[in-house]
Amino acid sequence: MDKLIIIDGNSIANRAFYALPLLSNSSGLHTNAVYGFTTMLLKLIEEEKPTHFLVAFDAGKITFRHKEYTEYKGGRAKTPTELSEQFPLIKELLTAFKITQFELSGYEADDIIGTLTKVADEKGKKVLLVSGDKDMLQLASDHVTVAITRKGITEVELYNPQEIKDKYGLTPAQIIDLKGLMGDTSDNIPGIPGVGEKTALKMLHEFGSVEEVLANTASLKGKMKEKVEEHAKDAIMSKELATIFREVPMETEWNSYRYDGFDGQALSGMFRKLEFKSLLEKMDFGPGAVAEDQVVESLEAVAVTETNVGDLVGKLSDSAAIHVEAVGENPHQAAPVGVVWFVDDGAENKSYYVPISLLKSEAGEPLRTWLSDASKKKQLFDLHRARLVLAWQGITLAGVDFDALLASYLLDPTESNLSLSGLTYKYGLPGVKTDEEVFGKGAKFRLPELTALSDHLGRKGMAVARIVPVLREELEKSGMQSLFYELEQPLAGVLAEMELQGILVDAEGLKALGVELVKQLDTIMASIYKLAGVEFNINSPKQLGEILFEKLGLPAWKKTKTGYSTDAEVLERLAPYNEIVGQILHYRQLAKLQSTYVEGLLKEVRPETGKVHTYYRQTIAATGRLSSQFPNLQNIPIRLEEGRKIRKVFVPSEPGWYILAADYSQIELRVLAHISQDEKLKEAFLQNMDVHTKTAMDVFGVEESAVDSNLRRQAKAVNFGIVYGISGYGLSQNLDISRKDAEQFIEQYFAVFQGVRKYMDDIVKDARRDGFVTTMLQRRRYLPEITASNFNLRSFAERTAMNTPIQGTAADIIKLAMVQMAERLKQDGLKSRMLLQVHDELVFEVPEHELETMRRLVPEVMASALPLDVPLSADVDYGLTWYDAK
DNA sequence: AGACTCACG
DNA sequence: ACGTACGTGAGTCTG
Repeated sequence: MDKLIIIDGNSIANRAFYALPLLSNSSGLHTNAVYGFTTMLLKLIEEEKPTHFLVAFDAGKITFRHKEYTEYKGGRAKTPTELSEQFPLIKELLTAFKITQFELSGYEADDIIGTLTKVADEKGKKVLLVSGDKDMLQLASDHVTVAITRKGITEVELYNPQEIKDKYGLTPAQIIDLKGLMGDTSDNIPGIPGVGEKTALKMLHEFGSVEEVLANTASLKGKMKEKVEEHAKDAIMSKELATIFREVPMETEWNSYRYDGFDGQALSGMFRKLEFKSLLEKMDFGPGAVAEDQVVESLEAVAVTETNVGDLVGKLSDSAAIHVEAVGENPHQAAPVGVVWFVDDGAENKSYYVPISLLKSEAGEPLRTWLSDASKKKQLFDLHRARLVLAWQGITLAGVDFDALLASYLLDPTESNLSLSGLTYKYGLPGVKTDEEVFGKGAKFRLPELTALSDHLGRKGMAVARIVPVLREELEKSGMQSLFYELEQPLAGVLAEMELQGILVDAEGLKALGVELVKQLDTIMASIYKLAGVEFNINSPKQLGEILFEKLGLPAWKKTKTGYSTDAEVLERLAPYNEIVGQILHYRQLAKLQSTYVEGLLKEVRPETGKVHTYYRQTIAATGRLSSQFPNLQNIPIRLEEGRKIRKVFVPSEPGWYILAADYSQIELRVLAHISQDEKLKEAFLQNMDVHTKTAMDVFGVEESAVDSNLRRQAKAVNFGIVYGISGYGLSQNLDISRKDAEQFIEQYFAVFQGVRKYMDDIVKDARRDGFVTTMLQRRRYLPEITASNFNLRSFAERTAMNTPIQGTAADIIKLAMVQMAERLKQDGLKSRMLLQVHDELVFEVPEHELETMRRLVPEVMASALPLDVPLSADVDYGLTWYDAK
């Protein structure tokens, strides 16, 4: 039995576009509508098994309906470019699916569909019509079922004449009368003002059609009678507009719409281009499809044993791609699996997997020597991690000439899938299975048997060898060679050294702090329960919300997705109403200290050494900053005294040594002054003034003596806002003032700092033109959403365009300082060690006799890391703990 | 797994 | 009119 599926192309594309988040592939191409369309097609093909298929599109803007009514579809918002750019992709997709598509100038998709369903009715063929538009219900018949999308896209509601009768009490033909009476705002069809669905249905149940309603206005009453009579013409016209034209001159030969399956090769190619990874994985494209599309390279994966280790040793040369595998997120604790060497000797691809036990045994000695020989050039993926994993096994890794991870990060620091599997895929290279595919995840994680393991790891080694030349070239094209070779790659080594050194924690002191906190928490908890009159989980925002806003009846003014907001901003406003609120704030503060900074930190202390070894991640932050994990040592409390005490437990690892810390003063505003070349801002720094005071004087037009702490605070917030990519709303929130006042501040700021204004304008323009912004050292960040039609997305991209060059350049500078500092320590034979970086601060441990040297050297290196048109300056201090080095 | 909250620059 | 400040990581609760 034949079955024809007809899709209302524009309608479904629209539905998909608005139902799904704005997905895009790595080159910034938006794909959500295509994706939605694809899933719908796949579902229909699988569930309905059509023998015939057609997708109809609207063509051009003017149809015969406009001749009758020039305002037809007037006032409709322009299709966003994010959607319109997807139509060619959808058409390409349909070609790959081998589904007939049709559009005809002067007609809408509706009319094409109406014509073909008429043919189906005449021939008695079954049709499933899919649309998001209820107008289509007029086409329902014994042969034609109409599927209207519900929420989302793959869920539909089916209508045949009986169901339309049940739901509306109308025949399909009367759907047109319904629209004639009530109109349709989306198509700008007027109908009769004041008549909505309810009234229209009532009238139709009584009179049957628009014409009959108009002929019987006598039986209507009052205002309604007037309106109907007055707009009789509109109703007739609206009915005509809503009537689908069923005589489009088009192919009506049934079998020209035959559907006999997709072109697997074309479709898999399409999915790859669009990066529909989940679909690629789960779909069967038929024999040959993937093989044609994806490069496959043969590989002889050797699992090395004591017997054949000589083969590998014989092949070691001055350069090789290697891969170091270890299990576990934290490289300081990961369980090493082994090391792979990939050898491409022209004739064949061979990989050698050396299990860690073999590598550490006597037989592994020549391999270890090769790894630690700086003259042997290694290419690998994730130098930093590899170096740490091997270091904890007592094996040194030196002579790295290319880290594919670091390079891929620089090429696109927002890439979310920085894995060998994802990257080979992205660059169209021979594939690597994902670790999850091979190892499983969660409780099911386990290493496969030796052959599969050595093949998987061998392919990683091969992938490194293949991707390195591609990445080298890309780096060159983007002008990021020196950033890569002279800064980021050397920094990876510096970071590994810092982390391996670790920082000593006074665990006993920390425990004592914890005991004190628990005591206080107990007291506050009891007090909170008493004030609430009931015991509950204070840590649960849900329970807390119920207590505050329902039981105690405090005013709730801010909501989250799931209920009442109980964050600090809300609680601070509620504090005057009830004593309990202040107690809860205090509880939260201490509970945070206890769980994150006492218990959390203690869990990370290595019992053997008493130290914590954080893991700085170099490929996470989109701006080029570092991030810190296991534990995060970049967010140790400082703002409030109670929390700041945590810093007392970070101490030197050798007796008689000191902790020395140096932080840049206003580095971001200095960078802004340099990049923008704003005269006023430069002047502030050249004269070594307090920049917030200076801003207050200029923005508020007062003398220095008139700048009190409040004015300075406001000016400081303005400066922060400027760095973040200013918006009136954001500043108003921060300062708790009206948006109007905030906008006034910004206006005044820009009137004074005109160079800054010009920078902000220019950088947004540059980002629109280039699609990316850069830091002083040519670090890039792509901003595809800078051209979005969605206000929020676009605004976010604009603020990012303003902020990233500033935050990113500051990151460049401190990274330079770190590399230079590490070099100086070595060169000058100093014993002092660099331990931590906190974005604008470096922390060292220093023997007493080097204190004076370091107090001079560290700020000097930091200040001169990258010469700007304003001076950079770093403040330095030292003490027996991190707390005291303030 | 995601939401919420909060610590830092 | 739209509704957010920029960049992170960790602990806890909840469905």
